[in-house]
Amino acid sequence: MSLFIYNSLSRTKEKFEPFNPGVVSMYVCGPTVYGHSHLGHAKSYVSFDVVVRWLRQSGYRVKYIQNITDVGHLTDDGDEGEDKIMKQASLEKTDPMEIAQFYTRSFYEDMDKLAVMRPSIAPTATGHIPEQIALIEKLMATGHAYEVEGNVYFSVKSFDDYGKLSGRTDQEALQSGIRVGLRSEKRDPSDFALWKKADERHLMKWNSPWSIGYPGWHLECSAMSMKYLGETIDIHGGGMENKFPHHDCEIAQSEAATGKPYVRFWMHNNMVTINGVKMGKSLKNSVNLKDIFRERDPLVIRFFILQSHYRSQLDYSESAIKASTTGLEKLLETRRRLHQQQTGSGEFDVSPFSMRFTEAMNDDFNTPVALAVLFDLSKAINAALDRQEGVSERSRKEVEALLDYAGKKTLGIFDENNRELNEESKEDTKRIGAIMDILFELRAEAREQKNFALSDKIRDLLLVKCGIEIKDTKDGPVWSEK
RNA sequence: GGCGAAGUGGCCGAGUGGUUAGGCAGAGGUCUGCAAAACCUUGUACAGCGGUUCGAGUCCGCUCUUCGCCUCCA
Repeated sequence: MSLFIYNSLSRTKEKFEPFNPGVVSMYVCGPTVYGHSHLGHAKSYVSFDVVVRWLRQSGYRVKYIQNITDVGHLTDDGDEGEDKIMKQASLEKTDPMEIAQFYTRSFYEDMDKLAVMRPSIAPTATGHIPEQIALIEKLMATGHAYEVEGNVYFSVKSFDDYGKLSGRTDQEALQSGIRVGLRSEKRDPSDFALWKKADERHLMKWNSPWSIGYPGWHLECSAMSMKYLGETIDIHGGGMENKFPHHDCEIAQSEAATGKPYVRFWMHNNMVTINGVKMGKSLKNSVNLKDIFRERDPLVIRFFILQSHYRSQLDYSESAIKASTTGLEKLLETRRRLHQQQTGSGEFDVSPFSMRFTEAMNDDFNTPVALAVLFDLSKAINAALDRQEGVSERSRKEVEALLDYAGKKTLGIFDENNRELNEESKEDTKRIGAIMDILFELRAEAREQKNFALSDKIRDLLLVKCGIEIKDTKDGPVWSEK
């Protein structure tokens, strides 16, 4: 069974095979670190995390690069905009590098909670100024770039395929009537900056052959992608809103420089919306992850994200999150039950489920269908456990292996890394277990004497005061932490 | 205006020609002292209008509506 990936460039699903057998080179646009991450970041990086995980499960070695943009790109492509990181630095009365460091750490904190695996390499833009300058020099030498008073621009006319990703190929039509005459310095209004001269008050700046300045905002991805993955890479991922101009510019400058295809598969994930409207910082409707995590289990958020396809918009609402909480709990409950219940003699065939799961994942990472398979499995296994003959030890092991493979390793929704027990809490768990045994005994006595008021009181108080839930099953009482 | 995506049952959300997606919520039932969990039963949805076809959420056309990009943005 082969993997098919939707390629934004061809707008079709294509059979995926890496350029170099066995090894996948993958680059995903990382965050600009000038604020805490929001739900949109979560959707993006969870989606690509599953892509990486699935490629690895499929036997590929994946070299996964995800950059950190720590140069504040302008809020405007002209000269009028402000540097976002610098702006935040002055707001917080500190310097840009501290801002970048602070929010980089914040980003990883949140991603760790979401069970997003760290990239193989996380290069920063500021750490790759020489590479970016070298790329500009190459473009200058080949006549694709030109300098005007310390600024360097890419000449869009010099690259025939400009706009092929977004479908914006007719530059004349695009530019007619739009901000004409705003800048006379560029030869063509569509030309974009590769290097900008810094003014006095600009804090992040570097020496270059053209001026003391800073790189243009499309440049870092090309430079770092080529440095770590080579001139042609297998997969480049990013948000849909970056198709134009960011990715089209990346293609132009990279392919103009190397004469080779830059990316074989372009993958774009869709937006998170709130009441049908895009979530964005500038729109003041963004949902901060740290805020959500105070109320919700991060893995519920991960599950919620994976319940829709990465290329679909995801609409956020309290009720949707609640539904996901209950849904994920159902799967976890099945897993617990399977683990706790005594073994029987019944045989259970997992192969149809594992085949359907693989099929779903191979179909452009269709996680909603993959999850539906897990729900079907959950139902089937619960039904089997309800039966007199139960489930045999061998079958139990097989189901557990599939749940581990699908739910934990691939989708990451059972990933309890963020609550990994240390030695101290292991001791605690042991002690709680002993206490629970005593309470079970007392409760059993009460129930035998039909003193249900007492047995219910034990159950209710444990839930309310300790967050421990008791369930009376046919195999006796079980407890779990809520 | 240009480029692109989308409209599915109460809500979320899959599905590129023919068989039940799935989750949540709701209703009825089984089990249980009760509760919880679980299981069983239950919903004839596909924006509208035409067309293609033996057969269409699924293909084509038109209409309506929504959303994204065209400034930074996951």
